[in-house]
Amino acid sequence: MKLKLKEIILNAAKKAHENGALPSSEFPGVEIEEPKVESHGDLSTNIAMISAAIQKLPPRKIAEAIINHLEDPENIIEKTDIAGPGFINFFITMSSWYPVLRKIHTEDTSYGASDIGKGEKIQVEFVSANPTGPLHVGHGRGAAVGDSVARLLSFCGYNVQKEYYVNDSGRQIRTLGLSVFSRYRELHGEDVDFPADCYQGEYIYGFARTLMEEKKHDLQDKNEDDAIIYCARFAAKNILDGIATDLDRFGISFDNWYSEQTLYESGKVDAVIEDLKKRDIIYEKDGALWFRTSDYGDEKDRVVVRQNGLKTYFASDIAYHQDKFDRGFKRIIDVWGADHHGYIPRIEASIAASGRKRDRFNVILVQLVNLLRDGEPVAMSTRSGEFETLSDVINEVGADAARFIFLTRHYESPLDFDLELAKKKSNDNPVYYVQYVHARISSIMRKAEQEKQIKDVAWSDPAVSMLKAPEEAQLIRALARYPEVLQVSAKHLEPHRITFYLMNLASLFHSYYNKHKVLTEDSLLTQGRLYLVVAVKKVIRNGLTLLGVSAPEKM
RNA sequence: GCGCCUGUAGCUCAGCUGGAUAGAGCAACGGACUUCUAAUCCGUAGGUCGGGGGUUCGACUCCCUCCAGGCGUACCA
Repeated sequence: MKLKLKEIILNAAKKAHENGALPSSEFPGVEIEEPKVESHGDLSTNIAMISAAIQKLPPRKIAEAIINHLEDPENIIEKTDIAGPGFINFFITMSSWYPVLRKIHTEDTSYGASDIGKGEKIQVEFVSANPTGPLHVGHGRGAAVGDSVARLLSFCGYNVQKEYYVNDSGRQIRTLGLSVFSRYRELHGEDVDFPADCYQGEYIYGFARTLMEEKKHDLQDKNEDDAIIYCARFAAKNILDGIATDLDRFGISFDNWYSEQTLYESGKVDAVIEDLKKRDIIYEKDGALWFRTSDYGDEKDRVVVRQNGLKTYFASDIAYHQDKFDRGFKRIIDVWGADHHGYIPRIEASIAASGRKRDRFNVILVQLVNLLRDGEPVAMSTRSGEFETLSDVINEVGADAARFIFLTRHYESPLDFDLELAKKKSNDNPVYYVQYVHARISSIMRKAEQEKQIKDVAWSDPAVSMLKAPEEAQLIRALARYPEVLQVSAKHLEPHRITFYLMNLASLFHSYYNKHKVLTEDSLLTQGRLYLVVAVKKVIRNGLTLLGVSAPEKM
């Protein structure tokens, strides 16, 4: 609709120029938008104001000239209006909105899909929590955002891979092994001084107990290093399995799990370092190897190999991101916790140093989640072991509510997650508000079948022409907007826009539902309204699917 | 100190990258169920968009500068 109107406007402007009403033939930056206020029409354009400087005419004069040259063969414009500083407002005829409904029914689950991605290979890496403890609520938010972004991009025509990076190497894994081994010895009655920097959580005992049953005293007899490594591998594998299970319950699956360890084993880390050394991007100082990140915008150079010969996390991350591009991804998106933001310039530097454009790398920084219970904060810390796991939250409030609430905020804004609120089955809780629309329409359809023997809906000109109420016009306009909402969301990587769109659509529907009956004595009207209402149902379902939330038939 | 994020109604937040009279939900107040699910709807009230400058036809949006809060600033990951 917007595109159609834009064409009509530009044609009119051109005509006006040819007839000498406008001096210039240039009309840059013309935009069509939906006015906020209904009295300003269905769509409006800024053309008159934007070109005032070029035309050297007052905006209102330009607007007049354009309106006088409008040609509308399809009869989509009901009336026009010049308002404010020079907006041209267009009122669109009701009948030209109707085809949107048919489009929704025809395209069904793919209504709103587009090919703006043009099949471009793109990777979204998210969660990537260290396998040292269960997922907590913060990971849950990252998971919800990452998964939704991936679904959205895929729907918009990108070829998306979802990846989980497993940090199964490095110090924290050793710490995990030491934690388990210490508890294991403790359980065997040894007098152990449990290290302060080890993981305190109760789950560590669980692994120690299992090992004690399986291995008896075997690990005590091994040399300590081997025992710790054994414990580390055992625990990490179990934790990772648990993470996968939690994610599965959360409706999230990954296309690929990428192990940090394999980066070392394949020699990719050494290869990258060697290469960068040759190019003098990595240099030696004080017995350590440094990356010239400051040459690429970072505030200082960063260590890649420490004095003691051990590589830093940054070292494997250089290789990891390099490898992503080598695997053919045109663009890579990392979803990180906001506390890692200081790390971005480093990775950007490494990408720039490899000669790639920085804009091929995007980071979505997800802000913290404050978990509350009845307004009181719940402490979260992996080390101390007092945390609310994602699994607990799913058990308590359900995956749908949790996912939806995670997506009711822009990810750059901190989120208060109140467990009690999330459980409430009332309008405090926006999930139900949206899902209720789907359930209500399903219910109408059941009723239609029972009482009127209507099993399905179908387009018919006379029936759809019965849709004349203002609320119906509003609903159809909202439905027509959906594809554009998705495209804007995809462009900005902001799934919360879908959430807000759905809440708005839900609100329009509930109002409509309360004011008008769908099933009436007038069979033509009934048929038309059913056609509309089922279109709403489909869009609600499509939107919820992109958020990873179910659309129930009954509530 | 420096860097990133945030500051919009009493509370929680949107605001389509510069558009018209700044929008929702909750809380408050007043209404609507013999009617397709009241997990809903209708109405009332609520604002110097953190402060101050600047850019222009036009600023919550862009620039500068202060103020407040969060996070980061490792040869940790």
